[in-house]
Amino acid sequence: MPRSLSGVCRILRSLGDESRLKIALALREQSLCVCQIVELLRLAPSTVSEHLTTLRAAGVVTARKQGRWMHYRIAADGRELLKSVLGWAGADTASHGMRNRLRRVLSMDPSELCRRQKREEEARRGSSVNSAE
Amino acid sequence: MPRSLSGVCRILRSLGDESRLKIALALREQSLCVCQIVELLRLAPSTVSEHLTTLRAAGVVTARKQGRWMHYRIAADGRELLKSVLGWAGADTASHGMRNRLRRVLSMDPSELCRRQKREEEARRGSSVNSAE
DNA sequence: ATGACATTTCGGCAATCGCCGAATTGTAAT
DNA sequence: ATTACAATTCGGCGATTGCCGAAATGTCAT
Repeated sequence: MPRSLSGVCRILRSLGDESRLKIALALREQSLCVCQIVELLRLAPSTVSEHLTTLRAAGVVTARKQGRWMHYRIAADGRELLKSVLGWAGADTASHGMRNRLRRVLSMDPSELCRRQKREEEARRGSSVNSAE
Repeated sequence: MPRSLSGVCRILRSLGDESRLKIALALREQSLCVCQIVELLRLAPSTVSEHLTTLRAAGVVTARKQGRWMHYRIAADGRELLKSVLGWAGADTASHGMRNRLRRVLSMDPSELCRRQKREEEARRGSSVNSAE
């Protein structure tokens, strides 16, 4: 199955962003829901969702809806490509702090994670609205 | 030799542009000077030069100055990566018209090519300045 | 030294990107 | 039905990108 140049290009571009590359690397090992990736990257949920849309459009990851949660996993194509690229890249590119954080995220209950995120977001909002003590 | 995540990222981003991917593909087979790539992509020399700078910064290609000409070739790293990526991509991504054009460009004398480009550019300039018959 | 010439750098322009918070969607619990 | 809630879409912001033509750079020929 020949792949178009623009298709290959879109894949490479989708991985040519540090946040998205981190996401793809994390998804190599297991599937994750959005709130877990949010925790991993410390980015706004909307931003993470947009990155995931980009990766999905490129065919690097796939998504499966389960209840209210959306589970993202690496696509077969994406997995092979990442293996090639990262094999080529030498050592494990993910071992720069992401590793530990990923383990921490995985050890939490996703629901609890979402609750915590919501609390933090409200705290942020509160502190910016109410600047005086 | 471990490669940093941001380094891998820069490489992928450098290849995540259609013009630059075409350049890298063309350079797999032989080295080329700027004017040949200009002919291949039909882009302004300044634009091509910028793309080549990007690819060189990412470590995908290397450059060697020979007289007035600058010869670009694929770097060892770049060649391996491209082989992985394109092996993965299935069929030959370059066979969409580029192939024939590349052969045509290679069959010309580079000096003659530059002369022709200069003529064409002057014609363009002339026709836009002198809009009347 | 001077002129020709391949390439690069610069200034600028329109388009795209990555990010955010706010509003919306769709699903599950009450 | 209403509420709670994970995820997505939307509007907007500053930053970056890809492109060009003009000007600058460095090399060869005269």
